[in-house]
Amino acid sequence: MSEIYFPPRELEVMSVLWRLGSATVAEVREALREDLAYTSVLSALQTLEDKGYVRHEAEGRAYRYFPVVEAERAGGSALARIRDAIFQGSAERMFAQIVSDRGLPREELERMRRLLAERLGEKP
Amino acid sequence: MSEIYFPPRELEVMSVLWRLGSATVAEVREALREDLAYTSVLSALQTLEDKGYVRHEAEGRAYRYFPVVEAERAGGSALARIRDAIFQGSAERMFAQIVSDRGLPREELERMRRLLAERLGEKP
DNA sequence: CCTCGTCTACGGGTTCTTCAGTAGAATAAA
DNA sequence: TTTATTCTACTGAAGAACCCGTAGACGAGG
Repeated sequence: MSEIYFPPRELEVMSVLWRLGSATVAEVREALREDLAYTSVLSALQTLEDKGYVRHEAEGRAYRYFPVVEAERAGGSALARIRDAIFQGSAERMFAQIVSDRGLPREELERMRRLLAERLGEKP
Repeated sequence: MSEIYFPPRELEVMSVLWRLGSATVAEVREALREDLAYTSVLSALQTLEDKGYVRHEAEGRAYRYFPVVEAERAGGSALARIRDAIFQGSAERMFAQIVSDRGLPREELERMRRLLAERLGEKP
């Protein structure tokens, strides 16, 4: 139930962790577009750890950081917030906005259709 | 191209403006769940105006505030950010998360299907 | 010894959020 | 009319969160 929210920089750091599965400070730093000081990245990770969104284990002299919340859960929370605040609760409007993207490959659209068909075909 | 981003409280205020079309400070304050001091709401609106997201017109002694950015545009920006950061660029994964909501009415799912069919049926 | 990479400790600057205090103008009351 | 109340906006300011970094300690490896 607890709301999950990440300010911009922390979201970028989480994104790296979700993508890589886990990472050291140096690895996160490497993966970020902007190059920040080592300690800046470390600070973000420590803040995230305070909030309970990541944890770390010692690995040699360094720490390896792991995401504690799953991307799907964070995504669900973020999407619900957007749906309610921006699309006034309409998942349909939100969906319309997503598929309006011209760059969306046809294949992906078709997988969405399949997914939707399965979802609609569930037990009555 | 410019990135649109709203911190939590400002997003709530924008949400009210999108829902009502326009509103005075008192109306926004009324619409918010938490009850904040009048000046707190005013401050948020002034900040949003500084950023260029809302404008105001005089209406009697009060100001009436209007959103300058459309909900769809703000939504597109927010969704792209979530898609890239949380779902690693996959609109499909994001969509899967959306339709996993058990509370989604069947009718809405079917309208999504229709929408998708139209989108897929576009001439090549 | 010196360097490199790491963590800790700490601080400064900006943004976000909230509100008290103040003042002006319209309205109501005396 | 004069006074009081009410509604409005503006200002300043405080505290928290966010963002970024310097300085220092510490150990491993050259």
